Amino acid sequence: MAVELRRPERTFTIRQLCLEFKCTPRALRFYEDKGLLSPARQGLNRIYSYKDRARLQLILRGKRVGLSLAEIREILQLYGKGDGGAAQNAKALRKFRERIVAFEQQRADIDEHLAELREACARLEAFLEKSAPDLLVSAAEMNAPRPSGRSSTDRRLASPRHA
Amino acid sequence: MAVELRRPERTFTIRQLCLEFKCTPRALRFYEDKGLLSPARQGLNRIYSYKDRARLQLILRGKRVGLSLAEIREILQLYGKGDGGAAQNAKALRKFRERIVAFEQQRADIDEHLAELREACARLEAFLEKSAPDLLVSAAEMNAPRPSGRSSTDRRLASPRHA
DNA sequence: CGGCGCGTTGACGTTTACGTCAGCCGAGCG
DNA sequence: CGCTCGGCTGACGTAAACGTCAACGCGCCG
Repeated sequence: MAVELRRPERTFTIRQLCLEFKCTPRALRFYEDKGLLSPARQGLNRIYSYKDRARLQLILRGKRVGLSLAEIREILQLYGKGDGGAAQNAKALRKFRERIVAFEQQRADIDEHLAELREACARLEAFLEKSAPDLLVSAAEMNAPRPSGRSSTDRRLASPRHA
Repeated sequence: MAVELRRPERTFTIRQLCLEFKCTPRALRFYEDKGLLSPARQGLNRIYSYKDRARLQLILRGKRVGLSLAEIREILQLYGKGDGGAAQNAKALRKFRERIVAFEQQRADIDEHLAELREACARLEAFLEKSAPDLLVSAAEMNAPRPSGRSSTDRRLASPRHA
């Protein structure tokens, strides 16, 4: 019976993953419904493998950066297609590049917004320092170490809406 | 009647703004319903001022980086509170800082994703180059001429939403 | 044996950000 | 005068991403 239950063979219950990734069982089942996950079953219970866990990570990161579940599913499917389908891979490549462009755009938008916010903060700080310095509690404690801020603020691309 | 219809006195119809910003009248009215815009009226018709236009710009940029309309409204209200309310301004400052942190987090997420995508692209490119170079059409045109910047991708970034 | 505790499957509710449609107004025009 | 055009106001519809029940299965524990 010496089943190697070492590292990558580990499996997870739904709750374990939920705890680890701060989400709900409902969400995981939902992702499954939508075809983003397909864990093994043992009877009725879901058994998540290491690969499933990795997929979940991808899903959550995708969500954080604003991908829809449908889009994430596409990506996952494309990843899964490691098979010889060269045309498939070409399509994947195209999609990936699209996403890169979109992400770069997003980053630029965020940088713009950040600049604006910082400026607004500066104004507010200056104002408060004069009018009510007591309210200006934690002025300087927001210094995140900025190793190297690369902001290649690309020009404006449209962000169209589709039907 | 040399009415200075020069620059900042200009006004806009709903359609003009919609054309300029690639959105629909419905959206603008919706934003108004939600308290993000409040253009003047001339009879029934909405008359958007330059300031309204600026607000709209903010709204749309906010959306692009994943803010909800409610969040955008908050920000707009805080901006509007240029009045003396020092406590209000302190609150605004806190909120702004929160957002800065959130945006930085999002940027980091995006950067991570970008790195992953680039790596995946590299692998795909390498693979295709061997297996089917003919399919690898537009490899090097990543920063080729931009005929008309139209990337069919609008995005909303998720915020740490919670119940 | 009764009852947790964990898990499962529906099914319906909710929020956000609009789309869509119907019906009505006033301006202008041939 | 009838018509269209742009705009306005509801009111209803929709898609995404779950939340929230309700009802049930299953192991096991005191």
